[in-house]
Amino acid sequence: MTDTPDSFFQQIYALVRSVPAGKVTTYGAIANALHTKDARRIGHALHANPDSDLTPCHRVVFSDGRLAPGYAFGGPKEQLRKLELEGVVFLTDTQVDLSKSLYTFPAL
DNA sequence: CAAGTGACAATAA
DNA sequence: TTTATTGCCACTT
Repeated sequence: MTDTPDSFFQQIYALVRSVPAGKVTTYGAIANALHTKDARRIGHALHANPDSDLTPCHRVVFSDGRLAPGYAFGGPKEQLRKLELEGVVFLTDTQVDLSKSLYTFPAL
């Protein structure tokens, strides 16, 4: 089962879980918090995310506040609904208002 | 083992 | 301002 203790992924999950409801974070923010230059890793990590309930990947968006253009877990609509339900403000169907709902990590 | 692909971001034109 | 290209590094085949 190749249960590899990828601490990197765990850190990402921890950070995503640390994001309060009604707010969203960007891949760059997480990457920065982990002192890495590669934001793609975050995406891969979230894709490998076993529990969307444990790790609200829907709270993670692009640096522009945009969602994945169709690569989301169950479609951007599902993500939009969840985020909107949590109180996140949306500019368009696939873009969030980072000016109001962007969350940054404290120890950054 | 090597090459290709990829839930991104930053910079250049 | 928007679009295109490059860079980074892991995961997949």
